[in-house]
Amino acid sequence: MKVSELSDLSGLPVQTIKYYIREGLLPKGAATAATRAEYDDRHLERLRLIKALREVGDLPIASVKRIVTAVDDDSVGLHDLLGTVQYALGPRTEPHAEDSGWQAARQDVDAIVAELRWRVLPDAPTRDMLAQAFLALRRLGLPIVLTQLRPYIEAAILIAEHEVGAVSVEGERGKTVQTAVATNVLYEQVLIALRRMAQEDVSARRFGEAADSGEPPHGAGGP
Amino acid sequence: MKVSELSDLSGLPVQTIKYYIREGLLPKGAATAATRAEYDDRHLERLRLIKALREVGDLPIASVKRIVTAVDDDSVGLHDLLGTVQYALGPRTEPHAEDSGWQAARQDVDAIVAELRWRVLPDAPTRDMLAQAFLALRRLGLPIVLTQLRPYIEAAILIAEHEVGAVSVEGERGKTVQTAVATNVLYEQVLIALRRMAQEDVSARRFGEAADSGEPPHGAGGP
DNA sequence: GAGCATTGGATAGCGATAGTATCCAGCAAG
DNA sequence: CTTGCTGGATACTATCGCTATCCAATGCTC
Repeated sequence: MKVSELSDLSGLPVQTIKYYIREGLLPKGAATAATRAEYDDRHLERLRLIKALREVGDLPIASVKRIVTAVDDDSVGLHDLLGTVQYALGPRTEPHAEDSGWQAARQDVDAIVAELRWRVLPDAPTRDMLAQAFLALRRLGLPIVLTQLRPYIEAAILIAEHEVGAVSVEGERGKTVQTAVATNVLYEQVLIALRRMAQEDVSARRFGEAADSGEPPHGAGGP
Repeated sequence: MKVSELSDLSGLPVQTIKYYIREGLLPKGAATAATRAEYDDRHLERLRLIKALREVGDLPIASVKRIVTAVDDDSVGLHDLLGTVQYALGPRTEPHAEDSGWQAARQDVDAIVAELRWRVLPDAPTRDMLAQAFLALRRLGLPIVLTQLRPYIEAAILIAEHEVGAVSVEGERGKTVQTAVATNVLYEQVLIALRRMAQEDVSARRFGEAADSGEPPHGAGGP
């Protein structure tokens, strides 16, 4: 297919597609002449993945590139791919290690991981991410108690087990891998949205007086 | 205290503090002369909150502003504050409603919320957020099954109940409110980090190095 | 096979975001 | 009285993620 068709089918401007090719997110089309190239379904699928990672996952271009590079690399196994994705998602703001409070927070994290006997690499970005949150909470005068943390840990385990269990290793690698990436990034958004909704619900029952005690208004739908 | 002290204590450059004041994130110091102003602990605390929301929550300045404005407004109750925070967090990428697939995704979301009898406002941004994820999943050929969703819903409820239960309504409003905001934004990061860690753990056990059969991962791991 | 639209490839520009840097003048304390 | 730190204003910068423009070579239509 032509680039204009690719554009129509993906919903992305031709210029953006060109940009993605320049950035190495999308392979070039098969050149049929100096000013002509042929694109196929793989391009379209890749474009859809990029779109999902950008629009839903809100990943920067550089992160998307790292992910698709790993997806395309047949020598990368499923578990390593997960690692790549998590590095790409990483903590958006890098911590600076000279901070004394940082060291403490990071040690708290390491202690928790050790106690849970989780197989998490020592330099996994998730450790930094968690430590950063701990540090911020401490600085705000909200110390982390393990009992406070328990429900989060249980929820995390519940979900992770479900997710990894849902990955089917059958079929061709490309499909499996794309599914794994999408699950990781998109269901994270699903989880976040559901948590916020549940929060609103529980909060409404507890503090909300404005909402009538009856059912949520049915007909009041709309934007 | 002087602005330079505030800078030292908060770890933010003086120029950045000035910038935050310009943007309305931080109130001006009490002017003692034309070129002198006095800052107090409230300024420091606010700065720490801003820092946490920016660095951990990764919120744009405009969102932080909306949040602190609500925090400062005594007429805003706890539940409404939550709403403000959720609007500020919102879906980063706005959906365009003309898409036909969007309508369907959004209806799926509304149906789920209705079935769960959750008290979520009809125009809550979380609905759009979830619909966006649904739409992206569908476009990638990964339809959403309710059984797939169950663990997420259960986890969300588990966490939300724990969180809202932890909010103490006693004490002065300022503290309560700051705690509520911090809980919302920072523990979201905690949850995300924990989920990713748990994923790595489960994945390591399943696909990790000690792989027995199937495809041995070619150690070309992280970046 | 003439003519017009479309492409690939390259380069330049743009708008938003989040700060930095500079300048100026008024104080403040030694 | 001098030194150096403010507050306030304005200007500049860097990064990101696209857009826009240009050009020459095609392809497609008639």
